[in-house]
Amino acid sequence: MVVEDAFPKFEGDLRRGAIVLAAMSQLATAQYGYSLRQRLAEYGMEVEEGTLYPLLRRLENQGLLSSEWRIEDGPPRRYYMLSDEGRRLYPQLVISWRSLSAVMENLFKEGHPHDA
Amino acid sequence: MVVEDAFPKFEGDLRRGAIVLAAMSQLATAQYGYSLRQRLAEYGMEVEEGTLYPLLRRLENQGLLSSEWRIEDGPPRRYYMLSDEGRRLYPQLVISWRSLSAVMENLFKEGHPHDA
DNA sequence: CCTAATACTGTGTGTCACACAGTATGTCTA
DNA sequence: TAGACATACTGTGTGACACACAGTATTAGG
Repeated sequence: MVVEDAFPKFEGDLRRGAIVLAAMSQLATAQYGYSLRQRLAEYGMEVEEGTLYPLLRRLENQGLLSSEWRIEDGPPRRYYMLSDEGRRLYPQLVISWRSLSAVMENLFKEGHPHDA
Repeated sequence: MVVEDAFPKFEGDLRRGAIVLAAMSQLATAQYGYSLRQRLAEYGMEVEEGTLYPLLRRLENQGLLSSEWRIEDGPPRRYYMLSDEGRRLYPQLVISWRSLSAVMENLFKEGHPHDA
């Protein structure tokens, strides 16, 4: 089964795990879903609505975000931001991410090991 | 629903997308599953057997790897390596990975607007 | 022999990104 | 004032996949 162009699929998979961290990175200050989505897109991290909204609800369920409805001008919007737990976890995940990056770079380099 | 310690879960999710790329990075030369797993572990990328073996079969199905049984000393082993298609795709995925890394670093930086 | 390490196969489960669809409000403009 | 379009959120279904768990067979060492 030779896939016509597997690239988009694998590229998507790469981004997958990073989405949670990307969202958290912008939620030190409160954002609502739509604005967060636009913000991430500006940085080159495009996320579908059907991905981002459930993600935010999930993270709130897991205690990493808190949210509240706010009525300003325009429609009511649900604002999300990091909870205490989220603020605690976020820097650890950043460290994990960087550690993973370092591992990957080593793997790229060492496609053929020097041998001991 | 406050999760006791969500960290391992999220850390795992981060690694998830990278596993395919990690495996491919070491398959420029033929490896069998078990040796590949040990090799990745040495670099700090630990993958369960139940993850790696199906992954290799899947990548072969998708045309990115080819494999053959070899009988040497010891039990027969299935050796995997990048196919032509895999060799073509791999560098593109490395570029994608690095691009993603760059995006993430930007997000980390700009998450806490040190005030305008 | 007996154990442990090696090496692979197979099944089941839970999670999650995304597709797709739907609802409702706000804004612009002709 | 009506229509189109952007905004903003909710909900369901599906497919992919990492991992848990279990099983099989071979090999090496004491």
